[in-house]
Amino acid sequence: MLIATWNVNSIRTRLLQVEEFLEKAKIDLLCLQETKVEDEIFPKEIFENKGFNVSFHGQKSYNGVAFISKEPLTDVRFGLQGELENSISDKRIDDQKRVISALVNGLRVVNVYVPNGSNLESDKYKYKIEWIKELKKYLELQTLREEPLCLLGDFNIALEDKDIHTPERARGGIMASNLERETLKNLIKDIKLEDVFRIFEQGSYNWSWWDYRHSAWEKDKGWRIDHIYLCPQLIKNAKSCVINKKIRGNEKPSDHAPVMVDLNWPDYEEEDFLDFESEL
DNA sequence: ATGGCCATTAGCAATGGA
Repeated sequence: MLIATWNVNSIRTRLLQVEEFLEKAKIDLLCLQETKVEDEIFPKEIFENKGFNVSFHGQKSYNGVAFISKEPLTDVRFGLQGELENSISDKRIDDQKRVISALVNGLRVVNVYVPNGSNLESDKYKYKIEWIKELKKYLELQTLREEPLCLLGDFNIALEDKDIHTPERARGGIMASNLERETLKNLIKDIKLEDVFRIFEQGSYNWSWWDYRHSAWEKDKGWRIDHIYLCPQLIKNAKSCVINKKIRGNEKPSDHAPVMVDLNWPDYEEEDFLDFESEL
């Protein structure tokens, strides 16, 4: 099963690129961020007419997340409120449409668009930190259901210096400050998740986002801020995880490239099968 | 170069993104 996450920076502007990506990369489940469109006018027919199932949680101009899936999407949950059932500390935190979750092939996929935070002095930065803490509470409730968990999306945080083209300039600033790094790392540790990209690739110069400005793409000056996290059970079944850098070179590209993980799923008994074979 | 790009908006200037 091939799962991809992609911040498209407007689904309507990127519509043809999304269609082409789905087809050429043979994606089973595409998780989108920054769709920037209200639910009433989400272009769902384009995908449904090709046999895909579509779920979305959007708003005008900003934010917005969506699933496009070959397999049915069930038990779809919208926003942090969808899991917290009124336990959310401040309901305004959910005004921005940044979370959608669904069961696909028995897999729980939580698709998030973490706030950017603007700068360290901004109220938006406080919101970013609080939002990640609420996401952790949400995931703590989610894990009670004992579904195999995949958390993915645009996290707007580079976890390590090697995830930034020029760390000595960026360190301490937005997307690279200690507080936001530690807040996200704390979530990952406590929910027992793992950054699957780093299972396969340890090196720097693996970016998922390149600024539109300063010819960042041409100079290959990017950041790795789009992540796929898996629970231990799914980590065992990961076959590969790659960033589809080519997509960033499209005409009129999004500033993000898709990240893709290939899972032995739902055929996850392969390990047992290999054990059986070795006994022969 | 902490300005230089891109997307959106009852829209031609302002705001947000990262």
